[in-house]
Amino acid sequence: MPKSPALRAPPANRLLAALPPKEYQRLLPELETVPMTFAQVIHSPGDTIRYVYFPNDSIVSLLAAEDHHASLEVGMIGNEGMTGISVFMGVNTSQTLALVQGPGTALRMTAGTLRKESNSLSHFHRLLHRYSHSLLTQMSLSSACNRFHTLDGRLARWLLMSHDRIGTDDFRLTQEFMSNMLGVRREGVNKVAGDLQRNKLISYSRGHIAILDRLGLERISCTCYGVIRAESDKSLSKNGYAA
Amino acid sequence: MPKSPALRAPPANRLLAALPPKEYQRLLPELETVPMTFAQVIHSPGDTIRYVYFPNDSIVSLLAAEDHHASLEVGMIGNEGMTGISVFMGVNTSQTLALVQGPGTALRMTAGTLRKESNSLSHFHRLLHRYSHSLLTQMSLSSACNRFHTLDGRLARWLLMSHDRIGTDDFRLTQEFMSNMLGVRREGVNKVAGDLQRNKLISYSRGHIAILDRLGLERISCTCYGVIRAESDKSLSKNGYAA
DNA sequence: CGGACTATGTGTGTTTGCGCACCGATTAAT
DNA sequence: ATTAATCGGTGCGCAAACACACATAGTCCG
Repeated sequence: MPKSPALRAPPANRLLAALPPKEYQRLLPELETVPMTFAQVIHSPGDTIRYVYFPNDSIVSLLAAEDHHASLEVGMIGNEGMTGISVFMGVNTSQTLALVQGPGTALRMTAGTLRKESNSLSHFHRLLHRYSHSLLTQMSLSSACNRFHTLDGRLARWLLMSHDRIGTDDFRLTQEFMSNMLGVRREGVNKVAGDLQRNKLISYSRGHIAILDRLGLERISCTCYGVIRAESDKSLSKNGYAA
Repeated sequence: MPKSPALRAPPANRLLAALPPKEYQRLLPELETVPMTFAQVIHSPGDTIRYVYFPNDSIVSLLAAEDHHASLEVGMIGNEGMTGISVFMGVNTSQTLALVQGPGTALRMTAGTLRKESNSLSHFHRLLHRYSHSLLTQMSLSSACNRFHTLDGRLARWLLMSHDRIGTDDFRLTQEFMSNMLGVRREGVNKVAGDLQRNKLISYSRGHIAILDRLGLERISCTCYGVIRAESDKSLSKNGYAA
């Protein structure tokens, strides 16, 4: 664990400072210093991102916001990083809420300028960018999901995501394994899996599980499932994220 | 919410299938079909990643593994994606455990081949790649942290991360705000913040907080803090991740 | 066929954090 | 200066998930 003290009065964004002088000079005309005020919203879920910010002494928190006042920080961005990495990934929207947690200043650049950086890349490269974005989205959403949602909804979501990917209605799976995935005890999985089986949504026995009623699972699954899947599907289509 | 049924017997990785024929042909010679067996470890935290996998009908789970048998899935990868996105980000290691959750087949490529894709990129582009990796790492670690660690450790971690970025020992911050970040109730924050104050690690009053004993905070903070910070610091140095 | 192993089902008490309700104290606004 | 809003502190009952302990039933293998 690093015991070094926090930097005193960090003068500038370290990400930009890590660039060779030539590249920094190239970007400089595109950068504008702006104040960051406490609780300022940088972008909301679904918004088109107009600017990306490179904090100096300010801090931006990425939040996964739930419906009812419940929120969870999924990322903290200070002078070591930037907001709007999605834009770099070729996607002008984000599922997270970015707001200023610590006031100060930042350098900002228009989203369009940043996107130009990715011109002349191969299709493969751009595809992987979009996939990275969908993975980031999956991580941030499921992070909040694990925090706020009850086990039955989470198990349903997990089964649906597996079902989407495995391509068959029955597959090998123990309660023990699921408990490791969901970060809970086997006994907890036993209880809710039993409920699902009693309601004829799934059936299982000794390490073998079958999806009986997909729509029923979708009904009790949290809404995270739909969002994650939509984001994933979009990342595969070249124009899914057309700006 | 998409009500579409799962694809039946998905023939091949959809990420690769989304490529224009020309690019797919270019990559084809580098791809090798391999079987994926249940519980097979694709890579462990800290390992050098040798291959990246594009699952066909198999599924790979990304796990944040805690010390004592506790683990949590932070990402699920099927035919819509690939393992080892870190390699694409210019980093040959990962903090996550990737293991086969659903058996089947996958196409694989050596890490070296994938890294060649990022040759001839600007420093800026490569720097943003590394930062993306560090953000992914931050998200996956804090996801598990929020699941397994107690509130006092998490609050200490969060204060340290803020302290690192804000550059001063005291800053504006209410318990209400912290509760939103940590995804708990204000009353919960009140309790542990009170403990920290009684132990002279911090002091606060009406929306103003001061870090009194940074080392003390590091002591009670979870180990996540050190890992996240190390990863973040490495992403800034060009050679931090030298292959 | 019989024993070992694995997967599942269940119970009891405990902890953590939630929901709500309320109070006092300080700051900010008119 | 009085009022209103904000911030912090606290108590109580409840629900979810924990840790541990144990019971039962398929499955595998000699």
